Amino acid sequence: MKTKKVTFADIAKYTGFSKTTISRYFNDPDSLTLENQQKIADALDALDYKENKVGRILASGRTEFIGLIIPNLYMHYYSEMLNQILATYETYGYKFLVFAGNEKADVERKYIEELMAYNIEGMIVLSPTIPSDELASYNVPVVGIEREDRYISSVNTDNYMGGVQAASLLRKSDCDILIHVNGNIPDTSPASGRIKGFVDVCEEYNVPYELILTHLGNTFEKNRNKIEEIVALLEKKYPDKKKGIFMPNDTHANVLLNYLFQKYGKLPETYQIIGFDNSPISREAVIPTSTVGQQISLIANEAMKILSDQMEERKKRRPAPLKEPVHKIIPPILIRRETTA
Amino acid sequence: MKTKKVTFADIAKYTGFSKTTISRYFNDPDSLTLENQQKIADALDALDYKENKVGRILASGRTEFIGLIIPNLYMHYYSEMLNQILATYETYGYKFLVFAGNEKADVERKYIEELMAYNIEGMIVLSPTIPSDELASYNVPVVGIEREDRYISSVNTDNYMGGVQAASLLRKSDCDILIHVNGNIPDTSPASGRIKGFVDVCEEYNVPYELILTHLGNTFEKNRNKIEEIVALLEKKYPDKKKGIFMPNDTHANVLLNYLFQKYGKLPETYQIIGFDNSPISREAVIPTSTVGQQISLIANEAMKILSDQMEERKKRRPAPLKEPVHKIIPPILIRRETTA
DNA sequence: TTGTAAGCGTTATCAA
DNA sequence: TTGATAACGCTTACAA
Repeated sequence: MKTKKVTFADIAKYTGFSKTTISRYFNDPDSLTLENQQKIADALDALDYKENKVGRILASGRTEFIGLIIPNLYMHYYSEMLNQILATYETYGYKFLVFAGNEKADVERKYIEELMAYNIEGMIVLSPTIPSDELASYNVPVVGIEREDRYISSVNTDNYMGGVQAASLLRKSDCDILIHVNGNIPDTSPASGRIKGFVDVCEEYNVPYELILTHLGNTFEKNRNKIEEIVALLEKKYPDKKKGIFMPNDTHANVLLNYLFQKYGKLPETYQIIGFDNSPISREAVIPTSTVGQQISLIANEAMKILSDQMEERKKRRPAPLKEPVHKIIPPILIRRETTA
Repeated sequence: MKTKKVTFADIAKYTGFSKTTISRYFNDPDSLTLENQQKIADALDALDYKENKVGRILASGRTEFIGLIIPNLYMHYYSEMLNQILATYETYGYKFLVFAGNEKADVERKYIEELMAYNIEGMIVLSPTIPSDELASYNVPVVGIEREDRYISSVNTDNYMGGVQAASLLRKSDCDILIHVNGNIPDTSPASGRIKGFVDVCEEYNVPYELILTHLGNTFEKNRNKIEEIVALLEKKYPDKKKGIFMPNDTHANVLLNYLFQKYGKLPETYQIIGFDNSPISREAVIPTSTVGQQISLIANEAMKILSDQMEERKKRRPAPLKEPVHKIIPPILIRRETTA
């Protein structure tokens, strides 16, 4: 522990070369003779050299750091996305500085300031809190995922198609009335497309439908109560009709399913349920639940590809600054399981 | 974007002070006159200075980085722990470089090498893959959580007490036979204490018991099949007995519960179930499931406290190297819900 | 209370 | 193919 770290200077002294040559051994080995490469390699071994990237960063400006801003990790969707993003390390080699802001804008801002102080090369933002024009103003490549993205590049699921898929499946399951439960989503959020897709299908085929746009709450207990209310409402309004319900995500679909199961000991014939995301809970539920699946691995990889392109561009002599943000849309995949016919 | 970044040199020139004084403004402002503090503050504003920590790291050696090695984020336990660890940023200010190694030792090693190249100040390791003596050899403070910890500091749940709590609850629920399902856990893993606690209670009170120690598989489908087998076995062996089953975690408890619910439309009187962790799934299950709860937030905070102490110690002039690793044990909290009497 | 000057460990530029 | 020298942005003795 007391032994000072070995530096290029030490290796230079040991081998008789200059520091420059040692640096070249790492960055452009072919510019050295094979013989000298070997000499240096031996010296590294003998001295037990460990690289120090801080010096490199200072001299070159390349940190290979990406900042990652996530709302939270309670929702399985986010942890799965994080998992997939972290996994790109093996392809791209970028390291991730991860932060969960829990929707507090000022905390997120403070953290982003810190990230900038470490010279991160790019940012991936899942959190909806900070508007995209502000994110863009940091002058670092940014990719947003499933959030407002007017002034930044982004990768999103084709939410409109998701709404269409869900409504179509419920319609074909011979439902008398289609219901879509969702939050009060702003028009700027990609998720709002889901509502539109759902409505368009219902209107095209003249299927009766109802939108229940209300915040379901942030805890299980609140979700549960809200969903009880909704079921009570629906059973009063449409007592003998076959109800097809499109829930905003698999977690909420599961709460609904479990509630019905407890009430009736099974999923009654008069209910069909479809969720969103294809989270593990949808497979592991008491009845495997149909869902509109997001291709999380694909989304993560596309986000890294876009970000990586933009980061590479900046390293060039005369970087051509991006004129327009890039927006990539990933189709959802309908997963039919046992809660729809 | 073309504008070069503002440095201490620029501020020094602008204000007429030296770089040293500027540095002092940030690190020890009280050593300047109030008047001069104000002058510099104004200059920072006027020039729109953004701090650059890379220079600071190079000069001082303090990165404020902690490396975090996680097995995966599929398991809710890990994402919840990650969430709590990230949240300590607001208390301690350390930034986290996160890596999910998916149990591949060589990939994990490669990543740790990289972390060391960035001069991380400490490491938190949840992953069981790399033995603690190897982790200790990196000469950086390390805290392990729920993993083998002979040569490193650690924070663990009191697994023995967890086993005792589970067995006691099942016993008091008038079960005729107690069953504990778990993997083939090495003795060095803290989780092995659970088995011991369970067995000790059964023997003390002369309650018949059975251990089913077998790997349940890594996918839902495999879990499900294995658990079907186990149920078949138990119903053959103990047809009319009241069976109290202690599952290795809440996910598996939920698979069991759902299987029984599908088979019988309810949880039969002859079954009692208790899980481990207190993951969200235990509350959100078709029947809220009893569980031995891990105090994840507390564990995360204790881990950071131990790590932070050791990191601070190293910054001192003559650091007193830690003689013995510190091991902190956190009691579990028994959560009684509806799957036990 | 403030300044001078020497680092920290690399990479970049120019010259040989 | 190699080397000398100057950055990179900040901290830290030591001196004033």
